[in-house]
Amino acid sequence: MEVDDLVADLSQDRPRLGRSSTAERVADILRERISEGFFQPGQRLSEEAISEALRVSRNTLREAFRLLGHERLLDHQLNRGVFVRLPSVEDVLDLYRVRRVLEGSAVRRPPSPQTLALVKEAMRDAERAAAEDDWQRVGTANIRFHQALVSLNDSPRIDELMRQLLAELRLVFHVMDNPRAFHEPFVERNRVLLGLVESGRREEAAAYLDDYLDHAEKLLVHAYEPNR
Amino acid sequence: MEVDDLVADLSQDRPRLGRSSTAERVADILRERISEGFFQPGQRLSEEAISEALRVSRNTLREAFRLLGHERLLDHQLNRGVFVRLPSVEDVLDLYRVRRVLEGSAVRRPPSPQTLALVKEAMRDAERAAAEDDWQRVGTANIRFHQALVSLNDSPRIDELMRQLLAELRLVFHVMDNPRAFHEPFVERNRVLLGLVESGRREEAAAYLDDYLDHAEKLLVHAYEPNR
DNA sequence: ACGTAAGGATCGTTCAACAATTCGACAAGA
DNA sequence: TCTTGTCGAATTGTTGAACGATCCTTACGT
Repeated sequence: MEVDDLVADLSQDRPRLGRSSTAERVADILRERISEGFFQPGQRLSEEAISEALRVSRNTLREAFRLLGHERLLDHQLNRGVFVRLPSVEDVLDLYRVRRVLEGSAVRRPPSPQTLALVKEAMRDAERAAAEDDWQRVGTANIRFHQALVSLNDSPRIDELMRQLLAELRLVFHVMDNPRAFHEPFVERNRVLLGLVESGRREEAAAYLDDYLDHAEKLLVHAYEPNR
Repeated sequence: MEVDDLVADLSQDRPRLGRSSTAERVADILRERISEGFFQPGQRLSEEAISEALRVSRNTLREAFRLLGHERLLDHQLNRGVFVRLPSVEDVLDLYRVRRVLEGSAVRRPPSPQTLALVKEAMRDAERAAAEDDWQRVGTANIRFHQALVSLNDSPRIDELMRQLLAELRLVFHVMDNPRAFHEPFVERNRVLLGLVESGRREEAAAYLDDYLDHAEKLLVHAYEPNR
């Protein structure tokens, strides 16, 4: 390898150089807390209390709030504060509309073996977790499954979109009383879907997926009552 | 109508109450300036200069920067400042990947007459502008055409995504020397595409669209040299 | 050509202050 | 009892100043 090629290769690591500002790290922390349900949907996040707890200034915290607001995890109401987003039923419907588009287009493409391996790994993890009755893990593995599935589109922007979308879906799960009943039936479906994709029967996979998502949406909407 | 019904109806106007903070209005101004090319891709936006010009504090301006950064219009580099985003060739490729997914799924659905009317109106506007040699207007009408086309998906989130995506594409146009040569051939194609959609030949429309986008992407990537 | 040092410019973050707004409580009136 | 007006506490919105950290340029020496 020539020197020029070596440095060209090195430039791939460029993004890893980007450190992060305090505001971004604060956003990371809050995102994680929201995602794990520590902050519940609808809850108000006090600027004073949180800035004090994290030992950052209100200004810095507000920058972090803006970031998460743009990701639809927080709801910023003028002069009233920021609240953990509480998705409406219409939000759920829209989320599934987008999923149908993204996942549908994903299974219609010729899959790359590497990303397909990720899909399969997520599926197996979900199965193992289900066998161990660990429904929390089943849920996250299931999310990984669909995230990997969408990454078959081979588009960074779509990956990012799906990430946000699933984070938003997590909010929905947190207001449901019984997430295990929701995740259980899909462990098996994931295997079937992956089988269809692997064997190249793309239209069948797409049809199966549509049915899959219809079913999930119906279950979710039925069980979902964001009114307290 | 009962009183209860009246107030229930009134609650539809709830969103109109939402005023906007200074940071959001600042973001609106900057977004517009970037979109119209007043701020050129790659240009650095000084916190001090802009906060002074708009008479807002640096803190408020930074909140606005965070918003636009999340929309990929600004590039925030730690300790170096914010720059108007200068999309790379890979960005262009990815933008078109997403467009293929969004627009492709749009034309495969049964179109609603109202949104279809919007598509047609944008197409006609582009044609009129082309007849008058107003290529600036052709560009914006063409964007409206595709925005309306995507809205056939009937999903607010997809609409929003497309909006951002097209704003990002505008950045690309601004670094090209000759946008008119780029927009010209697509005026006619828009009419053909709309014809296919209207007559319900969805798969043909999808195929035509794929070819359309392939062509546009090739033209763009060929003419696009983000190196100064 | 390379390493180092110094300086200025700009960003990152904090802090304190004040204006604007919301919200609940409570009293006045029908 | 129900409605409406008003007050005050609490919180957010925004500002301006301050200081350390980082980057960039220039100059100097090897």
